Amino acid sequence: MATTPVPLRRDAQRNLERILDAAQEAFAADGIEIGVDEIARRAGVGVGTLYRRFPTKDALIDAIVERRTEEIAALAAEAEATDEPWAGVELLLGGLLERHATDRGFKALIADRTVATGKPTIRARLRPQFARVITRAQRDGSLRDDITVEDVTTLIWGAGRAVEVTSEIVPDHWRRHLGILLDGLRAPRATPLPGTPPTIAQGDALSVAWAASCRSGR
Amino acid sequence: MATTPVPLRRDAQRNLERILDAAQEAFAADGIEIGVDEIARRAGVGVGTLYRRFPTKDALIDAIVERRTEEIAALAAEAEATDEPWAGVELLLGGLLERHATDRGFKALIADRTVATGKPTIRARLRPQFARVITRAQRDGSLRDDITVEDVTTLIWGAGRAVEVTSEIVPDHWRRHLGILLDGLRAPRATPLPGTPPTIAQGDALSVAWAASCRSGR
DNA sequence: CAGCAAGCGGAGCAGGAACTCCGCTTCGTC
DNA sequence: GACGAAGCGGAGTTCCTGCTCCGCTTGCTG
Repeated sequence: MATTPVPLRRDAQRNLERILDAAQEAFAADGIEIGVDEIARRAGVGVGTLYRRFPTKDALIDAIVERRTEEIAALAAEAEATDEPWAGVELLLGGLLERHATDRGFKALIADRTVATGKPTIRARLRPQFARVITRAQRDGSLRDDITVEDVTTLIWGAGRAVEVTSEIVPDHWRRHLGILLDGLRAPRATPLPGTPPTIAQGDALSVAWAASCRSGR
Repeated sequence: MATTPVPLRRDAQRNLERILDAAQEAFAADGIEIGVDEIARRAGVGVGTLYRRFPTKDALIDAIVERRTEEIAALAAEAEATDEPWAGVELLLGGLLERHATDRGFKALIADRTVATGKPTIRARLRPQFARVITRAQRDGSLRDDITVEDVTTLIWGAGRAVEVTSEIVPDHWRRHLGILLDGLRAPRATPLPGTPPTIAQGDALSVAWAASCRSGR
């Protein structure tokens, strides 16, 4: 059964939006470690109000993640639609790393919305799109074909973390980092990789573990 | 002038070693987030005793880092001495990532010993060695020559972070990650990189920033 | 416009982790 | 063996941050 069709009172609705806006800005500017009190202050609201809507800080983060997921989905859609399949790969990876470079909270935000659900729901939303970008470039022969989305995801996670730190000191360094990764991903150059890619189930588990490690990390 | 040539009492010396051993083990097994009380407990010592030797937790971490630096220096020396220069690159990067995969505290430990000194002292110790491994392979023509130690360091930082998380679920995944990185570093395959490598001064600053971000991360 | 449920806010609570303090113990010298 | 300095230990302090509680306020309905 659907829960509570009762709409929020107008002031409550306004405060809810203020909280979401303030949280999104605060996470981007100061990272996910920012305190709940500070978010409430910036929203012009008491912490009590915040906690009535979001029972935990994680729930608030989840809400922001959900909000921003569409932004990444749009990026992926754009990457699916490039003329050259390889350009799609560059666009997707570049777009993700650029966000890491300019948005301090992006790491934790992209991590996943696992807390509320216990399942990697964001991954479920985005993985098919990412997979299409990748397999398109593999069919085209531009992307090495011994890798899967899971391999690329791991690459991005790591690079994102490095980019997050370096971008404060050398803002454009991520472009070089990306360049090296892309060279490692190009097909004509591939040296056989050891082992096998993670399974999809392992990918789910990785996604959850990654999210956890990002969220505990202030 | 040299401070305090006064030697420690025998029991104090024994306790100091116990603390160092316990800390090293605890960091490796449980990560740097482990509490000071727990380290003291495992060392069979009171927290007071620990704090007499190490005025802050960071000082203790620094001491462990210093201890382990030689281990990495040895790895780098081995990498300088391989027959094939490229094998040295593989050995160095592989050795670093493998440690990330098996030692939960390695990230923070390798980060640097910046807190006590305020300067990237570990970097000062290891950078020349790393640079020799790299330039040797570049002269040889096996490693792309448009990169510097700073570029490689960033790559390792990011990969290390990813490896740390994935290795709990897919223990060998780091080998694939490394394989892709190595393909990105091979000379014959290089696509020109944008921008210029970080300067040495920027590299110092990056090292300090990276250390800080690793240490605040529990 | 009256009544009240829904909403508000922020002082305070809880718990976790780094660090301090000080009475007691032990080592090593004379 | 005795004495004092060095060392010990762990209960307690502090600080930080997520979260709760409850008396007051406000928007909505009849």
